[in-house]
Amino acid sequence: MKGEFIPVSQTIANRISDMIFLDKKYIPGSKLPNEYDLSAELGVSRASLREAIKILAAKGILIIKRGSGTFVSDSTGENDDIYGIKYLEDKKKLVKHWFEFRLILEPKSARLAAENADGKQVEKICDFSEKITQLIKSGEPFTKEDQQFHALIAEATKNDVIKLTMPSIESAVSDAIQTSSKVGHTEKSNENALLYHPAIARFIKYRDGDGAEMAMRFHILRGLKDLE
Amino acid sequence: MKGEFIPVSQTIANRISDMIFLDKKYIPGSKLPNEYDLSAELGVSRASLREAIKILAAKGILIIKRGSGTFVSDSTGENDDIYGIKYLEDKKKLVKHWFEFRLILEPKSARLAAENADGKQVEKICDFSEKITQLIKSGEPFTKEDQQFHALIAEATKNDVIKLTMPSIESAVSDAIQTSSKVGHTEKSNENALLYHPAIARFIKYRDGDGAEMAMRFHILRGLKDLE
DNA sequence: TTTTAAAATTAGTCATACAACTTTGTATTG
DNA sequence: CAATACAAAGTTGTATGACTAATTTTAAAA
Repeated sequence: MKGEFIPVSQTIANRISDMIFLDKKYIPGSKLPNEYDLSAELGVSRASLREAIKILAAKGILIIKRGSGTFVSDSTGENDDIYGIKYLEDKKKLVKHWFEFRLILEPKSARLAAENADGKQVEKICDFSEKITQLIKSGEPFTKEDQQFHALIAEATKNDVIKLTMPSIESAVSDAIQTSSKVGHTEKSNENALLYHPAIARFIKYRDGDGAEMAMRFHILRGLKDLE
Repeated sequence: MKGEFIPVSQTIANRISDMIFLDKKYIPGSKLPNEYDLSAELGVSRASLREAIKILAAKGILIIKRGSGTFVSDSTGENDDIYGIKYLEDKKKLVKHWFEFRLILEPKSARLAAENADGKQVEKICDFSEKITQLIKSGEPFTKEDQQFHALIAEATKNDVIKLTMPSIESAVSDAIQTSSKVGHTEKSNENALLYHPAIARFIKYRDGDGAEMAMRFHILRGLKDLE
């Protein structure tokens, strides 16, 4: 029987996680004590504490701002790599795989959103759809807002796993697209958004699960097609 | 214009990632140089290198073994937490959400596996199905093998995203189940595996996508039902 | 050949010092 | 009074050195 060894850095990472998610001692957006104080409080060296913080930052739980402090993430997950996925060689294949993945996940998410979204969430989704339309009409970039649109739908599913994973999926897809094709596919992307975002938003608004699933499916299929 | 600051730890983490995934200087399973040598080679302090290693370990790219060395992961992802999902309060709800997520992803994965698996993969899947059957009949635990069974199917989809994410999904589900219910649900779990694993394996073997999707769907639905 | 013990290898931890950046407060200037 | 410039405090970043503890390897002993 081998007694499992757990490094202090990992132990401390777990304790900080517990303080955040269980004890709610630190809430999203709030600032942790500085490294000197926190390491003293936890009874470990600053080096070990820093390793723990790096672990949690890598997981998207903490955000480190040099010179000002370390903060609990608002979980607007910016993580665009897990398991080294983004390093896969064949970028074109990678984009295809990401779209295949989204094609499985997002239409069902749209359906769940149509079934479960509350009033505020419906409103936000519609707002963002319009906001993106405005941005496109004035010729501005809307990648960020597009990601948020999909993230809002994920949140409206009321499924925590979907809600928490979707942002980094969208982020990873964006990254994969950018690294795979130097060419901007803006025009086609504009059409796609203008056509399907309002439709998706409407279906969700009117609680039409079938419609939302279908619209999202077409939206993603179109996105995939436009990449060729 | 704010010049973005990137810590050495992050820079080094990226460089090591590149050495692994781009240069293929270190392949899965191989051992990195020890911390003293590697830090010297990269021209940074050992402390900074260690932080970089912790980042990559947290992402599942490296595996640290005290006293023996640091290794490139075989990507049999053992990660059972991303974004602090496992810390969500309502464990029962969390398990439900994980199953909802699997119910979206895995039936389609089974279909893709049936369509894309090569001969070796089919063989492995069938082998594992039998292996699990044997384990159950001799009353031994099979959690690990169950996870591998699902991971093998994910691999057979030939979709890198599914392949790389599935192991930690299975791992997270296991963890969520364990923390939510103290009671062992072994008997029901045994029946479920004995009934559906061979069916899924057969459908994949005979390239029946519809059958594989359906069998997997029932398998997961049954798993969800057995938890109540 | 097997067992045992010592040595080498390697990651883990701590303590300290200083550097670089951000924020805040204060004084100077127009 | 407002705006700017500068100084000070607060905070994370980096480097170094020393020591601890787990593991593997080697060599000696049985």
